[in-house]
Amino acid sequence: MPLYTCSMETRRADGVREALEQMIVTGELSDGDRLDEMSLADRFGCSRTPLREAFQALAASGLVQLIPRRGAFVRHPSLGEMVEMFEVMAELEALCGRLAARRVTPELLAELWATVTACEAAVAAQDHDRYYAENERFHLLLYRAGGNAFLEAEAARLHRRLKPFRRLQLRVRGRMAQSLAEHRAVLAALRDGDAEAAASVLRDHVAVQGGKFNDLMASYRQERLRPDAGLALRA
Amino acid sequence: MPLYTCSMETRRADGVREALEQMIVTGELSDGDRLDEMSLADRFGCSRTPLREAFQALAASGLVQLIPRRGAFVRHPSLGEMVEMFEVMAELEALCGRLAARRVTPELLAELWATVTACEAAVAAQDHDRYYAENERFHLLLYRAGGNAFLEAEAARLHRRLKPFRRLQLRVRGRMAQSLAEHRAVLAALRDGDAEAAASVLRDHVAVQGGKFNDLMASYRQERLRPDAGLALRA
DNA sequence: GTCAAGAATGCTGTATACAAGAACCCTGTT
DNA sequence: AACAGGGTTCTTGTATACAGCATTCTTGAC
Repeated sequence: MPLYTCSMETRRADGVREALEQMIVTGELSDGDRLDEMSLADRFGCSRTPLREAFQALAASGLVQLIPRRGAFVRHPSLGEMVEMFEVMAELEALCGRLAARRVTPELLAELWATVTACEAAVAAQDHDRYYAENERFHLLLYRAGGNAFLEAEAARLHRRLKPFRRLQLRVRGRMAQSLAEHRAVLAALRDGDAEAAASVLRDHVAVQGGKFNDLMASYRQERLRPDAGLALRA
Repeated sequence: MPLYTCSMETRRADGVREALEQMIVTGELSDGDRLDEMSLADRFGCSRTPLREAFQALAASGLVQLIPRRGAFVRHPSLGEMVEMFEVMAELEALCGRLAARRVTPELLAELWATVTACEAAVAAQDHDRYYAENERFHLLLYRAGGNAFLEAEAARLHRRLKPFRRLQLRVRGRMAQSLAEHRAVLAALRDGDAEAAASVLRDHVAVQGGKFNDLMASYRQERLRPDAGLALRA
């Protein structure tokens, strides 16, 4: 039990931050929208102080841009920026895989296999939501398997930021099955201690290349056009 | 000319953040130190509001830990965390190199060569400070050469965070010359468009392995023991 | 003498008040 | 009619006031 009993949700600012993050990620707030402190304070039933705190946190994650004396503006990544982020994500995951091939514990490897089993069931049932959840679990476990806590945190941070754009990719026909096969290939490489194979498979698994670019583009457009698209994301 | 005339240093909170960052990075503030809002407000001649803003920004960069209802605490990376950060930095730089081998512009390549020339002069004069400055320039240019703005920002962010620990490494005898040779090897690979060579050299250039681990350990200890060590860092 | 419970103090989180800069509008001029 | 200049209004940045939780000190009991 940690020393500091993390009293959750006693800070209003954290709740505001999370709410705004959802509103941005789901597209309820569009790119370039100005976040008005007073009207949002009214909406959330609090003063400007928690809002300003939330703005700063969001600015740190890159979701809003803070311009001095001008205000906070929603900052959606462009298609090009998203491709850039996936390029970095691919490399971070590849590094996780390379390290995990040497460092993964039997317990984590078992947990990773469990997600693959769960994914199989989801594919059989064509249950996108369940596949999505287990897919995320696989990746977060993989970050941990690298045995580098800093890398784990950075990878999880970027993963979280790319979340809304990964989801719709999975809806593409056959993508789930292919994704699952790649997960299996990663775990086989980890089992064999083949660092380079794990890295290579993961890089290609995450990278936006070939047909996946078009998938991403479609996902991007849909996210932008459907303000309510994110409601299912909370699962 | 950008639309928003970035009026610099009009926000007191930014100045406070920078000052605190210096105090933490230079070791004036030790690990675990609690940052008292009121006494620091007195010291900086402002109210608690800008300080709290600065605390949040520092927490976002990982320099302080914010515990709800408890306060802000200085958070120095442990030796192990530093090794972890260098592990990630090595991979990010390797990625920059791999991408730059295909994307670098002639102009940037020329600028990169210029830093090598400047480094040569610094090595000949045994001028650590100048070598340090040009070395940093080389790496920042390399991040840009990758042609991925997101990667550039992330790499620069991590580079900045590792700054205080990189400096003393260079004081090790012979390290400057070896570092310079590695820079040359990187640029040769970029010139030849050899992505894998560039990535490989950069990974080894940055990674903490073999004797460099001991250098880092020494650097770590010295940073911690000498509160005034960072005065020369501002150059 | 030690430990526990309660009160008192101090600090954080939030609300509000105030000052200064930015945006907007209106008017006057060319 | 278009543009420049000034003034007004609105918003941000900062200071201060207030409420609630955490720590600590004190006091009493075992």
